[in-house]
Amino acid sequence: MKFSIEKKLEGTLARAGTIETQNGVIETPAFVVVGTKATVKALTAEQVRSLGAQVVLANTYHLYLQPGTDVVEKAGGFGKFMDWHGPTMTDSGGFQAFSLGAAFGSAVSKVASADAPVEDISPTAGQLANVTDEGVTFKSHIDGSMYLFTPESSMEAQWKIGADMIFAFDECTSPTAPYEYQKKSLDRTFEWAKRSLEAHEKLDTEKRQAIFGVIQGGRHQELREQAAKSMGELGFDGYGIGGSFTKDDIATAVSWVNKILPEEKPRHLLGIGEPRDLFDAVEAGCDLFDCIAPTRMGRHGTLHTHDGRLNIRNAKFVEDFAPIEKDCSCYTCTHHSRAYLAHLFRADEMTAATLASIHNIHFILRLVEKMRKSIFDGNFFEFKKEFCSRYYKEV
RNA sequence: GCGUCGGUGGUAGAGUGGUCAAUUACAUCAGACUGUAAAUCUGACGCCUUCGGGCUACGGGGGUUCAAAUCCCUCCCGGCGCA
Repeated sequence: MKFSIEKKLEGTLARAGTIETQNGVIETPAFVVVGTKATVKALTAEQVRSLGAQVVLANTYHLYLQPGTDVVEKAGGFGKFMDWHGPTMTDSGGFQAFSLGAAFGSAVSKVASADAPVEDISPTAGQLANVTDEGVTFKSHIDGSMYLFTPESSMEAQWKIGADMIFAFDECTSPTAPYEYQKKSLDRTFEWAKRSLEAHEKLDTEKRQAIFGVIQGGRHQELREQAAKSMGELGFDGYGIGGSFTKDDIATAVSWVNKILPEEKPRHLLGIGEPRDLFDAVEAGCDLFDCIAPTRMGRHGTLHTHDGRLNIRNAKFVEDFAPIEKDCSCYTCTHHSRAYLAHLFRADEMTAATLASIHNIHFILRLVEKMRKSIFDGNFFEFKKEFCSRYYKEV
Protein backbone atom coordinates (compact mmCIF):
# COMPACT_ATOMS: atom_id res chain seq x y z
CA MET A 1 0.00 0.00 0.00
CA LYS A 2 1.24 3.46 -0.84
CA PHE A 3 -0.32 6.71 0.32
CA SER A 4 0.38 10.00 -1.42
CA ILE A 5 -0.87 13.41 -0.45
CA GLU A 6 -1.59 15.50 -3.52
CA LYS A 7 -3.13 18.60 -2.08
CA LYS A 8 -3.55 20.15 1.33
CA LEU A 9 -6.14 22.66 2.34
CA GLU A 10 -4.46 25.77 3.65
CA GLY A 11 -4.95 26.44 7.33
CA THR A 12 -6.59 23.08 8.07
CA LEU A 13 -5.53 19.48 8.45
CA ALA A 14 -7.50 18.51 5.34
CA ARG A 15 -5.75 16.82 2.47
CA ALA A 16 -6.57 14.98 -0.74
CA GLY A 17 -4.51 12.12 -2.06
CA THR A 18 -4.41 8.56 -3.25
CA ILE A 19 -3.93 5.16 -1.69
CA GLU A 20 -2.51 2.58 -4.04
CA THR A 21 -3.31 -1.01 -3.17
CA GLN A 22 -2.60 -4.20 -5.05
CA ASN A 23 -6.27 -4.18 -6.07
CA GLY A 24 -6.54 -0.63 -7.23
CA VAL A 25 -6.26 3.01 -6.31
CA ILE A 26 -8.43 4.89 -3.81
CA GLU A 27 -8.79 8.60 -4.26
CA THR A 28 -9.02 10.19 -0.83
CA PRO A 29 -10.91 11.44 1.04
CA ALA A 30 -13.04 8.41 0.29
CA PHE A 31 -16.10 6.79 1.73
CA VAL A 32 -15.67 3.08 2.33
CA VAL A 33 -18.79 1.03 1.70
CA VAL A 34 -19.52 -1.49 4.43
CA GLY A 35 -20.01 -5.11 3.46
CA THR A 36 -19.86 -6.71 6.87
CA LYS A 37 -20.51 -10.30 5.86
CA ALA A 38 -18.84 -10.06 2.45
CA THR A 39 -21.92 -8.45 1.00
CA VAL A 40 -23.17 -4.91 0.94
CA LYS A 41 -26.63 -5.64 2.26
CA ALA A 42 -29.30 -5.67 -0.45
CA LEU A 43 -26.78 -5.02 -3.24
CA THR A 44 -24.87 -7.14 -5.69
CA ALA A 45 -21.17 -6.45 -6.19
CA GLU A 46 -22.05 -5.20 -9.67
CA GLN A 47 -24.38 -2.62 -8.16
CA VAL A 48 -21.67 -1.56 -5.72
CA ARG A 49 -19.30 -1.09 -8.67
CA SER A 50 -21.90 0.86 -10.63
CA LEU A 51 -22.24 3.21 -7.70
CA GLY A 52 -18.58 4.09 -8.07
CA ALA A 53 -17.54 2.70 -4.71
CA GLN A 54 -13.78 2.52 -4.39
CA VAL A 55 -13.30 0.18 -1.46
CA VAL A 56 -15.35 -2.26 0.61
CA LEU A 57 -14.90 -3.11 4.28
CA ALA A 58 -15.88 -6.47 5.78
CA ASN A 59 -15.91 -7.61 9.38
CA THR A 60 -13.62 -10.21 10.90
CA TYR A 61 -15.92 -11.27 13.72
CA HIS A 62 -18.85 -11.86 11.38
CA LEU A 63 -16.88 -13.73 8.73
CA TYR A 64 -15.14 -15.77 11.41
CA LEU A 65 -18.52 -17.01 12.64
CA GLN A 66 -20.03 -17.33 9.20
CA PRO A 67 -18.94 -18.89 6.90
CA GLY A 68 -15.62 -19.25 8.75
CA THR A 69 -12.27 -17.80 7.77
CA ASP A 70 -11.10 -21.06 6.15
CA VAL A 71 -13.90 -20.86 3.63
CA VAL A 72 -13.11 -17.25 2.85
CA GLU A 73 -9.43 -18.11 2.46
CA LYS A 74 -10.20 -20.99 0.10
CA ALA A 75 -12.45 -18.65 -1.89
CA GLY A 76 -9.40 -16.47 -2.47
CA GLY A 77 -10.22 -13.79 0.08
CA PHE A 78 -13.42 -11.92 0.78
CA GLY A 79 -13.12 -9.64 -2.24
CA LYS A 80 -12.95 -12.52 -4.66
CA PHE A 81 -15.56 -14.41 -2.64
CA MET A 82 -18.11 -11.63 -3.12
CA ASP A 83 -16.94 -10.67 -6.63
CA TRP A 84 -15.52 -7.34 -5.55
CA HIS A 85 -12.23 -6.79 -7.32
CA GLY A 86 -11.25 -3.43 -5.95
CA PRO A 87 -9.49 -2.48 -2.73
CA THR A 88 -10.69 -4.11 0.47
CA MET A 89 -10.46 -3.65 4.22
CA THR A 90 -11.46 -5.64 7.26
CA ASP A 91 -12.32 -4.42 10.70
CA SER A 92 -10.68 -6.41 13.44
CA GLY A 93 -13.71 -7.32 15.53
CA GLY A 94 -12.81 -4.68 18.09
CA PHE A 95 -16.05 -2.84 17.51
CA GLN A 96 -17.99 -5.95 18.49
CA ALA A 97 -16.33 -5.76 21.91
CA PHE A 98 -18.53 -2.70 22.28
CA SER A 99 -21.64 -3.48 20.25
CA LEU A 100 -21.99 -6.97 21.71
CA GLY A 101 -20.56 -5.94 25.06
CA ALA A 102 -21.25 -2.67 26.84
CA ALA A 103 -23.77 -1.54 24.22
CA PHE A 104 -25.68 -4.81 23.99
CA GLY A 105 -29.32 -4.41 24.86
CA SER A 106 -28.86 -0.77 25.77
CA ALA A 107 -29.70 2.44 24.01
CA VAL A 108 -26.07 3.61 24.00
CA SER A 109 -24.47 4.07 20.61
CA LYS A 110 -20.87 4.95 19.90
CA VAL A 111 -21.89 8.54 19.34
CA ALA A 112 -23.52 9.82 22.50
CA SER A 113 -25.32 13.05 23.20
CA ALA A 114 -23.30 15.54 25.18
CA ASP A 115 -25.41 15.13 28.30
CA ALA A 116 -25.24 11.32 28.34
CA PRO A 117 -24.41 10.30 31.90
CA VAL A 118 -21.23 8.44 32.71
CA GLU A 119 -22.19 4.89 33.51
CA ASP A 120 -20.85 1.94 35.35
CA ILE A 121 -19.25 -0.37 32.78
CA SER A 122 -19.35 -3.59 34.74
CA PRO A 123 -20.73 -6.37 32.54
CA THR A 124 -24.47 -6.74 32.50
CA ALA A 125 -26.38 -9.99 32.25
CA GLY A 126 -26.97 -11.09 28.70
CA GLN A 127 -24.22 -9.18 27.00
CA LEU A 128 -22.39 -11.24 24.43
CA ALA A 129 -18.86 -9.87 24.74
CA ASN A 130 -16.54 -9.45 27.70
CA VAL A 131 -13.13 -7.82 27.59
CA THR A 132 -10.05 -9.00 29.44
CA ASP A 133 -6.38 -8.17 28.93
CA GLU A 134 -5.99 -11.39 26.99
CA GLY A 135 -8.72 -10.56 24.49
CA VAL A 136 -12.47 -10.54 24.10
CA THR A 137 -14.71 -13.50 24.80
CA PHE A 138 -17.67 -13.56 22.48
CA LYS A 139 -20.80 -15.54 22.76
CA SER A 140 -21.94 -15.98 19.18
CA HIS A 141 -25.08 -13.97 18.47
CA ILE A 142 -25.95 -16.70 15.97
CA ASP A 143 -25.82 -19.88 18.03
CA GLY A 144 -24.48 -18.97 21.46
CA SER A 145 -21.14 -20.75 21.07
CA MET A 146 -18.15 -19.18 22.82
CA TYR A 147 -15.03 -17.71 21.20
CA LEU A 148 -11.97 -15.90 22.46
CA PHE A 149 -10.70 -13.21 20.12
CA THR A 150 -7.17 -12.01 20.77
CA PRO A 151 -4.91 -9.69 18.80
CA GLU A 152 -3.17 -12.80 17.49
CA SER A 153 -6.36 -14.60 16.45
CA SER A 154 -7.78 -11.45 14.87
CA MET A 155 -4.60 -11.05 12.80
CA GLU A 156 -4.74 -14.68 11.72
CA ALA A 157 -8.40 -14.35 10.78
CA GLN A 158 -7.77 -11.11 8.88
CA TRP A 159 -4.84 -12.70 7.10
CA LYS A 160 -7.08 -15.49 5.91
CA ILE A 161 -9.88 -13.11 4.95
CA GLY A 162 -7.21 -11.39 2.90
CA ALA A 163 -8.13 -7.73 2.68
CA ASP A 164 -5.64 -5.14 1.43
CA MET A 165 -5.90 -3.13 4.61
CA ILE A 166 -6.63 -4.51 8.06
CA PHE A 167 -7.03 -3.10 11.54
CA ALA A 168 -5.19 -3.92 14.73
CA PHE A 169 -7.38 -5.48 17.40
CA ASP A 170 -8.72 -2.81 19.72
CA GLU A 171 -11.44 -2.20 22.23
CA CYS A 172 -14.05 0.30 21.18
CA THR A 173 -15.17 1.74 24.48
CA SER A 174 -18.57 3.13 25.32
CA PRO A 175 -18.83 6.92 25.26
CA THR A 176 -20.50 6.64 28.65
CA ALA A 177 -17.63 4.72 30.25
CA PRO A 178 -15.84 6.61 33.04
CA TYR A 179 -12.40 8.18 32.51
CA GLU A 180 -10.63 5.54 34.59
CA TYR A 181 -11.99 2.84 32.35
CA GLN A 182 -11.13 4.73 29.17
CA LYS A 183 -7.58 5.05 30.42
CA LYS A 184 -7.28 1.42 31.39
CA SER A 185 -8.80 0.33 28.10
CA LEU A 186 -6.46 2.59 26.17
CA ASP A 187 -3.43 0.95 27.78
CA ARG A 188 -4.85 -2.40 26.85
CA THR A 189 -5.56 -1.34 23.27
CA PHE A 190 -1.94 -0.17 23.08
CA GLU A 191 -0.68 -3.57 24.25
CA TRP A 192 -3.01 -5.21 21.76
CA ALA A 193 -1.66 -2.93 19.02
CA LYS A 194 1.88 -4.15 19.68
CA ARG A 195 0.72 -7.75 19.77
CA SER A 196 -1.26 -7.20 16.56
CA LEU A 197 1.76 -5.77 14.78
CA GLU A 198 3.98 -8.58 15.91
CA ALA A 199 1.49 -11.26 14.95
CA HIS A 200 0.85 -9.65 11.62
CA GLU A 201 4.54 -9.37 10.76
CA LYS A 202 4.96 -13.09 11.32
CA LEU A 203 2.06 -13.91 9.00
CA ASP A 204 2.68 -11.33 6.30
CA THR A 205 6.36 -11.61 5.55
CA GLU A 206 5.93 -10.06 2.08
CA LYS A 207 3.99 -7.05 3.36
CA ARG A 208 0.92 -7.76 1.26
CA GLN A 209 -1.51 -6.32 3.78
CA ALA A 210 -1.34 -2.86 5.24
CA ILE A 211 -2.11 -2.73 8.93
CA PHE A 212 -3.81 0.22 10.59
CA GLY A 213 -3.51 0.88 14.32
CA VAL A 214 -6.59 2.18 16.09
CA ILE A 215 -6.58 5.32 18.20
CA GLN A 216 -9.01 5.27 21.10
CA GLY A 217 -9.30 7.51 24.16
CA GLY A 218 -12.95 8.43 24.18
CA ARG A 219 -13.64 12.12 24.55
CA HIS A 220 -10.58 12.86 26.63
CA GLN A 221 -7.94 15.05 25.06
CA GLU A 222 -5.11 13.71 27.20
CA LEU A 223 -5.94 10.11 26.31
CA ARG A 224 -6.48 10.81 22.63
CA GLU A 225 -3.17 12.64 22.36
CA GLN A 226 -1.33 9.99 24.31
CA ALA A 227 -2.78 7.33 22.01
CA ALA A 228 -1.86 9.25 18.89
CA LYS A 229 1.69 9.72 20.09
CA SER A 230 2.37 6.18 21.27
CA MET A 231 0.57 4.51 18.41
CA GLY A 232 2.17 6.88 15.92
CA GLU A 233 5.56 5.65 17.05
CA LEU A 234 4.72 2.01 16.44
CA GLY A 235 5.03 2.39 12.70
CA PHE A 236 1.67 1.25 11.43
CA ASP A 237 0.87 1.68 7.74
CA GLY A 238 -2.12 3.80 8.61
CA TYR A 239 -4.34 4.72 11.50
CA GLY A 240 -7.92 4.21 12.42
CA ILE A 241 -9.67 6.58 14.76
CA GLY A 242 -12.23 4.74 16.80
CA GLY A 243 -15.29 5.64 18.82
CA SER A 244 -16.40 6.76 21.26
CA PHE A 245 -17.48 10.31 20.81
CA THR A 246 -19.85 12.94 21.92
CA LYS A 247 -22.14 14.05 19.15
CA ASP A 248 -20.79 17.57 19.20
CA ASP A 249 -17.07 16.97 19.36
CA ILE A 250 -16.19 14.29 16.87
CA ALA A 251 -14.25 16.89 14.93
CA THR A 252 -12.47 18.15 18.04
CA ALA A 253 -11.42 14.69 19.14
CA VAL A 254 -10.28 13.84 15.64
CA SER A 255 -8.19 16.95 15.28
CA TRP A 256 -6.41 16.29 18.61
CA VAL A 257 -5.34 12.99 17.14
CA ASN A 258 -4.54 14.06 13.63
CA LYS A 259 -2.27 16.89 14.75
CA ILE A 260 -0.03 14.26 16.28
CA LEU A 261 -0.30 11.25 13.98
CA PRO A 262 2.38 11.01 11.26
CA GLU A 263 1.14 13.11 8.39
CA GLU A 264 2.24 10.74 5.65
CA LYS A 265 0.04 7.88 6.84
CA PRO A 266 -3.64 7.54 5.89
CA ARG A 267 -6.21 8.10 8.62
CA HIS A 268 -9.46 6.23 8.69
CA LEU A 269 -12.27 7.53 10.84
CA LEU A 270 -14.09 4.39 11.86
CA GLY A 271 -17.82 4.18 11.54
CA ILE A 272 -18.74 7.78 10.86
CA GLY A 273 -21.00 8.77 8.00
CA GLU A 274 -23.36 11.63 8.76
CA PRO A 275 -22.82 14.39 6.19
CA ARG A 276 -21.82 17.02 8.73
CA ASP A 277 -19.49 14.61 10.50
CA LEU A 278 -17.84 13.82 7.19
CA PHE A 279 -17.21 17.48 6.43
CA ASP A 280 -15.81 18.03 9.91
CA ALA A 281 -13.62 14.96 9.74
CA VAL A 282 -12.22 15.80 6.32
CA GLU A 283 -11.44 19.26 7.61
CA ALA A 284 -9.74 17.66 10.60
CA GLY A 285 -7.51 15.55 8.38
CA CYS A 286 -9.20 12.19 7.84
CA ASP A 287 -8.80 10.32 4.58
CA LEU A 288 -11.16 7.39 4.86
CA PHE A 289 -14.56 6.76 6.42
CA ASP A 290 -16.76 3.76 6.59
CA CYS A 291 -20.29 3.73 7.85
CA ILE A 292 -23.33 1.52 7.90
CA ALA A 293 -25.63 4.52 8.03
CA PRO A 294 -26.41 4.85 4.32
CA THR A 295 -27.36 1.21 3.99
CA ARG A 296 -29.08 0.66 7.31
CA MET A 297 -30.99 3.91 7.19
CA GLY A 298 -31.88 3.18 3.61
CA ARG A 299 -33.31 -0.19 4.56
CA HIS A 300 -35.30 1.53 7.26
CA GLY A 301 -36.74 4.05 4.83
CA THR A 302 -34.64 7.13 5.65
CA LEU A 303 -33.22 8.73 2.52
CA HIS A 304 -30.71 11.49 2.02
CA THR A 305 -31.58 14.53 -0.04
CA HIS A 306 -29.79 17.83 -0.31
CA ASP A 307 -32.67 19.30 1.66
CA GLY A 308 -32.16 16.87 4.52
CA ARG A 309 -33.38 13.41 5.30
CA LEU A 310 -36.80 12.15 4.42
CA ASN A 311 -38.68 9.11 5.64
CA ILE A 312 -40.12 7.56 2.52
CA ARG A 313 -42.71 5.65 4.56
CA ASN A 314 -44.47 8.88 5.49
CA ALA A 315 -48.05 9.24 4.26
CA LYS A 316 -47.20 12.32 2.22
CA PHE A 317 -45.18 10.25 -0.26
CA VAL A 318 -47.88 7.74 -1.15
CA GLU A 319 -48.92 9.70 -4.22
CA ASP A 320 -45.73 11.65 -4.79
CA PHE A 321 -44.60 10.63 -8.24
CA ALA A 322 -41.45 12.71 -8.27
CA PRO A 323 -38.07 11.02 -7.77
CA ILE A 324 -36.50 11.02 -4.30
CA GLU A 325 -34.46 13.95 -5.48
CA LYS A 326 -34.95 15.85 -8.72
CA ASP A 327 -31.38 16.20 -9.86
CA CYS A 328 -30.06 12.92 -8.51
CA SER A 329 -28.39 10.75 -11.13
CA CYS A 330 -28.58 7.48 -9.23
CA TYR A 331 -30.37 4.46 -10.66
CA THR A 332 -33.24 4.78 -8.20
CA CYS A 333 -33.96 8.41 -8.94
CA THR A 334 -33.64 8.05 -12.70
CA HIS A 335 -36.06 5.11 -12.78
CA HIS A 336 -38.48 5.34 -9.85
CA SER A 337 -40.76 7.67 -7.95
CA ARG A 338 -41.14 8.37 -4.25
CA ALA A 339 -44.59 6.81 -4.53
CA TYR A 340 -43.09 3.57 -5.87
CA LEU A 341 -40.52 3.46 -3.07
CA ALA A 342 -43.24 4.21 -0.53
CA HIS A 343 -45.26 1.36 -1.96
CA LEU A 344 -42.34 -1.08 -1.88
CA PHE A 345 -41.55 -0.21 1.74
CA ARG A 346 -45.17 -0.57 2.81
CA ALA A 347 -45.47 -3.83 0.94
CA ASP A 348 -42.26 -5.10 2.57
CA GLU A 349 -40.70 -5.79 -0.77
CA MET A 350 -36.97 -6.55 -0.82
CA THR A 351 -36.40 -4.21 -3.73
CA ALA A 352 -37.17 -1.31 -1.40
CA ALA A 353 -33.96 -2.02 0.49
CA THR A 354 -31.99 -2.26 -2.75
CA LEU A 355 -33.28 0.97 -4.27
CA ALA A 356 -32.92 2.90 -1.01
CA SER A 357 -29.37 1.63 -0.47
CA ILE A 358 -28.42 2.59 -4.01
CA HIS A 359 -29.67 6.12 -3.50
CA ASN A 360 -28.08 6.66 -0.09
CA ILE A 361 -24.70 5.20 -1.04
CA HIS A 362 -24.72 7.24 -4.23
CA PHE A 363 -25.49 10.34 -2.18
CA ILE A 364 -22.66 9.82 0.30
CA LEU A 365 -20.09 8.71 -2.27
CA ARG A 366 -20.79 11.77 -4.41
CA LEU A 367 -20.70 14.00 -1.34
CA VAL A 368 -17.22 12.83 -0.34
CA GLU A 369 -16.04 13.03 -3.96
CA LYS A 370 -17.17 16.64 -4.04
CA MET A 371 -15.31 17.31 -0.81
CA ARG A 372 -12.18 15.92 -2.43
CA LYS A 373 -12.67 18.08 -5.48
CA SER A 374 -13.27 21.14 -3.32
CA ILE A 375 -9.92 20.58 -1.61
CA PHE A 376 -8.23 20.68 -5.01
CA ASP A 377 -10.31 23.66 -6.08
CA GLY A 378 -9.75 25.48 -2.81
CA ASN A 379 -13.45 26.02 -2.13
CA PHE A 380 -14.00 23.43 0.56
CA PHE A 381 -15.53 25.85 3.04
CA GLU A 382 -17.89 27.37 0.51
CA PHE A 383 -19.04 23.91 -0.44
CA LYS A 384 -19.44 22.88 3.20
CA LYS A 385 -21.46 25.96 4.01
CA GLU A 386 -23.66 25.64 0.97
CA PHE A 387 -24.34 21.98 1.62
CA CYS A 388 -24.96 22.25 5.34
CA SER A 389 -27.18 25.30 5.14
CA ARG A 390 -29.49 23.38 2.85
CA TYR A 391 -29.23 19.93 4.41
CA TYR A 392 -29.52 21.08 7.99
CA LYS A 393 -31.78 24.03 7.23
CA GLU A 394 -29.24 26.37 8.73
CA VAL A 395 -29.62 30.08 8.16
C1' G B 1 -90.92 -20.30 9.45
C1' C B 2 -88.46 -23.34 13.37
C1' G B 3 -83.83 -24.56 15.67
C1' U B 4 -78.91 -23.27 16.56
C1' C B 5 -74.39 -20.49 16.75
C1' G B 6 -72.69 -15.72 16.35
C1' G B 7 -72.54 -9.99 15.93
C1' U B 8 -66.26 -6.44 20.19
C1' G B 9 -62.09 -0.66 18.28
C1' G B 10 -59.48 0.23 10.64
C1' U B 11 -59.05 -5.53 10.13
C1' A B 12 -58.61 -10.40 12.38
C1' G B 13 -59.59 -11.97 17.01
C1' A B 14 -59.28 -12.29 22.94
C1' G B 15 -62.42 -11.18 26.94
C1' U B 16 -68.13 -13.96 29.35
C1' G B 17 -70.63 -9.53 36.12
C1' G B 18 -66.22 -5.29 38.97
C1' U B 19 -58.79 -5.16 38.34
C1' C B 20 -62.01 -3.13 30.57
C1' A B 21 -61.27 2.37 26.82
C1' A B 22 -61.13 -3.32 26.53
C1' U B 23 -55.08 -8.96 25.71
C1' U B 24 -52.70 -9.75 21.08
C1' A B 25 -51.50 -9.43 15.98
C1' C B 26 -51.85 -6.80 11.62
C1' A B 27 -52.90 -2.12 9.43
C1' U B 28 -52.27 3.06 10.24
C1' C B 29 -49.42 7.56 12.12
C1' A B 30 -44.71 9.29 13.66
C1' G B 31 -39.66 8.72 15.48
C1' A B 32 -34.71 6.51 16.10
C1' C B 33 -30.50 4.44 13.64
C1' U B 34 -22.80 6.72 12.81
C1' G B 35 -15.99 0.36 12.47
C1' U B 36 -24.18 -3.91 10.98
C1' A B 37 -26.76 -8.37 17.23
C1' A B 38 -30.66 -4.50 12.80
C1' A B 39 -35.39 -5.73 5.78
C1' U B 40 -34.44 -3.62 13.09
C1' C B 41 -36.15 -1.01 17.29
C1' U B 42 -39.30 2.77 19.96
C1' G B 43 -43.72 5.56 20.71
C1' A B 44 -48.86 6.80 19.41
C1' C B 45 -53.31 4.66 17.88
C1' G B 46 -62.31 6.41 20.84
C1' C B 47 -63.20 11.89 22.10
C1' C B 48 -61.84 15.89 25.52
C1' U B 49 -58.21 17.39 29.28
C1' U B 50 -55.58 22.71 33.47
C1' C B 51 -52.82 15.43 32.65
C1' G B 52 -55.74 14.76 38.49
C1' G B 53 -59.27 13.17 35.37
C1' G B 54 -63.87 13.64 32.46
C1' C B 55 -67.13 11.75 28.56
C1' U B 56 -69.04 8.25 24.94
C1' A B 57 -68.35 3.10 23.69
C1' C B 58 -68.32 -3.90 22.68
C1' G B 59 -75.25 -4.60 16.51
C1' G B 60 -80.24 -1.35 18.17
C1' G B 61 -83.72 -0.72 22.21
C1' G B 62 -85.28 -2.04 27.06
C1' G B 63 -84.30 -4.47 31.78
C1' U B 64 -81.69 -6.94 36.25
C1' U B 65 -77.61 -5.24 39.48
C1' C B 66 -74.16 -1.02 43.93
C1' A B 67 -71.65 -2.50 39.14
C1' A B 68 -72.93 -5.16 32.34
C1' A B 69 -68.83 -6.09 26.44
C1' U B 70 -70.15 -9.99 29.95
C1' C B 71 -76.93 -11.86 32.77
C1' C B 72 -82.42 -11.38 30.97
C1' C B 73 -86.20 -9.65 27.20
C1' U B 74 -86.95 -7.85 22.41
C1' C B 75 -85.74 -6.20 17.57
C1' C B 76 -82.18 -6.08 13.49
C1' C B 77 -78.22 -8.60 10.80
C1' G B 78 -75.10 -13.01 9.45
C1' G B 79 -73.51 -18.49 9.30
C1' C B 80 -75.28 -23.40 9.64
C1' G B 81 -79.22 -27.23 10.11
C1' C B 82 -84.35 -28.60 9.40
C1' A B 83 -88.76 -27.49 6.86
